[in-house]
Amino acid sequence: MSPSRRTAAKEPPSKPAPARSAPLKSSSLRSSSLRGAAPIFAALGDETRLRLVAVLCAGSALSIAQLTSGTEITRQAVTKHLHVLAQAGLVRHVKVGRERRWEFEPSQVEEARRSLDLIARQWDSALGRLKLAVER
Amino acid sequence: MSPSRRTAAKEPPSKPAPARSAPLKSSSLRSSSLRGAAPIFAALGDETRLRLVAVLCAGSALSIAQLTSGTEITRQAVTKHLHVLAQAGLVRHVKVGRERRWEFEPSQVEEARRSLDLIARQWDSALGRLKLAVER
DNA sequence: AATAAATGCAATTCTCCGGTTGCATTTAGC
DNA sequence: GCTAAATGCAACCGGAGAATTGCATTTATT
Repeated sequence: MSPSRRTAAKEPPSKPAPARSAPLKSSSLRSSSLRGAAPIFAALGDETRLRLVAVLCAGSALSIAQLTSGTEITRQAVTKHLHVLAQAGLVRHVKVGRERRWEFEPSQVEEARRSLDLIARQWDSALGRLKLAVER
Repeated sequence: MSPSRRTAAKEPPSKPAPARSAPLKSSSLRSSSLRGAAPIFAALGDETRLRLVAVLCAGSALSIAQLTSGTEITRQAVTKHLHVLAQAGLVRHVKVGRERRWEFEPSQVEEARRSLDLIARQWDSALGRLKLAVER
């Protein structure tokens, strides 16, 4: 039960796909990269988390207490945000004594960067084709 | 009433800022760019919306009906996602007769790209300083 | 003018998320 | 060993967000 909230029915109960021009299949973007980039963007899409990333990518690995001091939110809130970032692969933690130092992990940011580059290139290429078609 | 949910109290009711080392102020990132990038990332942080952007950045301006055909979700869901993207400045719409064509708007993607570049550069510079400090 | 297509608008539902509070647990320092 | 710091864990709460359903509205088309 509970149809997973993202697997839903189409518009009217019966409508055999208008298929007007439907340029939505195989656009060379959803196939290559961009798959799996949404979680990274979602993790970066919060003000507090973006600040945490900004602080951590400055180099030093910091404890939760250090990261909490300077913000207005609770230590547990910071902890949760760090876990979200870790889930997305943007940060990592190392135990050092009784504290846990969190450090930046650059690989997923690179992944997100590639995705945006792909979108930008796709757009530029579309512009180029348009310009070419107009000139003829 | 309702303390705005982001203006909250610190950890214990009274704790005059431990100020252990606190390297969180003025990290040269939160000041320059990266301010206001979170909403863009949040808009891109949804699978469906990212697909919409991927489709639209291929060039052609498409109607809601066109964008809906090919997905599993309802037309109204697509409409809402488009509005979210428009709110973030990632897409735009033009009325053309009785339909409304949605087209990609590249400026905010560039903004997001600059933010990620900033993070990556900050990280590289931190690595460089570390390497230098180790070599001495 | 009538019809059907394309969309807009409003209400509703349900889950997830950001945040807090309270207490338990590990661990450094004396 | 005892104390206090740093963290972990679990429950809870309010609101935002993703999606649906139903109906109204605009606008080509015939």
